[in-house]
Amino acid sequence: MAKSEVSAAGDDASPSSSRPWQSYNTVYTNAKAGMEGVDKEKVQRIVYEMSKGSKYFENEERKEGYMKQKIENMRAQCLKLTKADISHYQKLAERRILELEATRDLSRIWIHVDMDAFYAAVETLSNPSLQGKPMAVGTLSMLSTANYEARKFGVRAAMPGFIARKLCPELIFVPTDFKKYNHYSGLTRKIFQKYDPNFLATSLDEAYLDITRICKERGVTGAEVAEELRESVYNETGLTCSAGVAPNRLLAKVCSDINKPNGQFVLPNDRMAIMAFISTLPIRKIGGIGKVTENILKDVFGITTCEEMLQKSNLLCALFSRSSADFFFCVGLGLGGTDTPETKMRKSMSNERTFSATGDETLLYKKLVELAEMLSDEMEQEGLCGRTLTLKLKTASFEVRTRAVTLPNYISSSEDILKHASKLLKAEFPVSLRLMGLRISQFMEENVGPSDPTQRTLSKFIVQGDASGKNADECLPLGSDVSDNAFTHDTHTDFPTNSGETISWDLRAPTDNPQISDPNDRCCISGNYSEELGKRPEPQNDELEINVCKSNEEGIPFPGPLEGISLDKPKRGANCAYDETGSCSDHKDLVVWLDDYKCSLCGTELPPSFVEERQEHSDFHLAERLQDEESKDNLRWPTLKQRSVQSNDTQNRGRQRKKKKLSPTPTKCTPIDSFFVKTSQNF
DNA sequence: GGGACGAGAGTCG
DNA sequence: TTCCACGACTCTCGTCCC
Repeated sequence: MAKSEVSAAGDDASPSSSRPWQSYNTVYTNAKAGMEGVDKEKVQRIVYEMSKGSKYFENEERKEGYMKQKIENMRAQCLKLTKADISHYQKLAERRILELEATRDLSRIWIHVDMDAFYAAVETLSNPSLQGKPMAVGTLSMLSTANYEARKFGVRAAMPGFIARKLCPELIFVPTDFKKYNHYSGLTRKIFQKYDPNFLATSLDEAYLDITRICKERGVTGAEVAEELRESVYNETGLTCSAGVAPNRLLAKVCSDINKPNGQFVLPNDRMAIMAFISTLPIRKIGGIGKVTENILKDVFGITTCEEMLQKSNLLCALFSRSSADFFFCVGLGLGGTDTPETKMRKSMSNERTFSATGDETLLYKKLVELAEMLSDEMEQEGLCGRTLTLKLKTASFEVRTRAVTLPNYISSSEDILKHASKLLKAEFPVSLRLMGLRISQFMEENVGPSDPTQRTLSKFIVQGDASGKNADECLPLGSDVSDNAFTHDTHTDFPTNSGETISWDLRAPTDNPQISDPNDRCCISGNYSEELGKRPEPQNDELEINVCKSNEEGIPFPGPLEGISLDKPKRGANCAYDETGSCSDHKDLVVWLDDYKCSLCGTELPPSFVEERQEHSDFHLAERLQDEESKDNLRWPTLKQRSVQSNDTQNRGRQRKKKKLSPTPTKCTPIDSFFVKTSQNF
């Protein structure tokens, strides 16, 4: 890495600097709609002065230091790369970029609609006297949003109110009223539905619509649809919104921000236009690239625009996990999600409360009781039972800790939650806390909502055939890193997924909300792409390298031999499953209930009255059996990686799913769920 | 060696 | 006067156990 490319984020961070605030890396100076004319230095100085010396500030400095260390580590790794390394990574990167380019789909027209300063606008509607005055929704602790008058002063969402007031002494504070916001959100959604019945609402004030069909049917352009839609929203609600029209959701999201407020921007379905658009687009505009990732890319690689992702592809290849590198390449190519993802299902439920820091154990237990009751109430409202309970703590010094326990049984009552949460909390004493939270996850699948189309059914379980969560890797070619299951459908960047054939370099859609691998650890050359480079033999030919797997109509890859077989959940009482030849294996006696109570296979106890649960349990073992049979018969398409190790029986066996000792329900398969849920993310 | 789990971090609205 | 939220999701790594 040339020195000139390293901008050294903290080089001017000397405490002795005459402008110490310049080194205070706050998000509040980041570009946001309506803040173009803001005096960034003034904002930075005020935020710094309001913050310095506080516990929060100290914690931010700690985090900053950690980030700088990561950056230094990555720079060191860059310097270690030899010419040969770089050349090899260059080849890998070029090949991967070509593969990704081949997935480009310019046939769809997506629109991202974003309400302008939604909460603030709703409040102004109900109180017109706020019109034209700087106003923010939230409290002195934290703002939810600010209107455009307030943004001129540097006031913005997620800013503490006391700082906002310093920036704008006339600022009017309005408390949040979600009932109102939900009402208006409902009105907008009725309009969205007319244009795309399957539109994707990502929050109260944002949605993605696939307007391909409506454009074709009515013979109109995306721009015309956007105009009409925005007008409808205004007529129906009195609120303005902005829109972005583009061939995929990633770009549509970026576009909707360009002419905010009350404007729109259209990016044509043309590769040249996209590449021109991307060429100067700052990386921070991309959903999924936050402060940390931006700093790493800028300070280690000198990357500030999306186009530079491609120019530095070899280094990205060398230093990041495959999923992260793919994400960056997709950004550089302007690729995003074009399919309509399935509705996502809830994976966790949590609540947390901030309070004045205290070490009083009685008080903290009292807070815990409140949290447990709140959580239990919400779970009962949604009919959920979960078995992983996580206690979140924020200490007086803003250090965040989480402590989790996975239980053998599902719980939902406040008593159960409190019982286990108390144990977790007790282990932390003595401690002074300013926040406590409880999260429950690993829901009993039936409770998540059978009507939810995204619910992972047994059929999918069978199709995937692996509860390990590494299922997608089964189709990966040589060198695929099984630990690298990050390449999933991300919420914000939404990489393309193919509906028919999928290049199986990584079958999963790249993440929309890519969590960039920890550079501190991931920068080692032995990882991921590096692994391909260093350990695996060069592919014999391209056919091996681009192993094409089939995928179902949802774009979910499945192994060939099961193609065409009905994969619906087996009928209750008909414990029958197909083998690869389509014949039916009788599994009806798979589970025997010892003493009419205990599962003969795993010891799980279910009384006779639990008919549904017993059936599900039986299904679970059935699936497990099928999986075993499938593995034995090599039903699954051998992946390149597998091909390369097929002779190694030990390794092959290692890929078979281990039997669970504890299987409270037949659906303990979170990692797979994770995959399906991820592929159904909205963006 | 691999899977399950715990912990921490990053991101978004 | 008031002094940095909340909820949800994802990814990665380390550790333990089989």
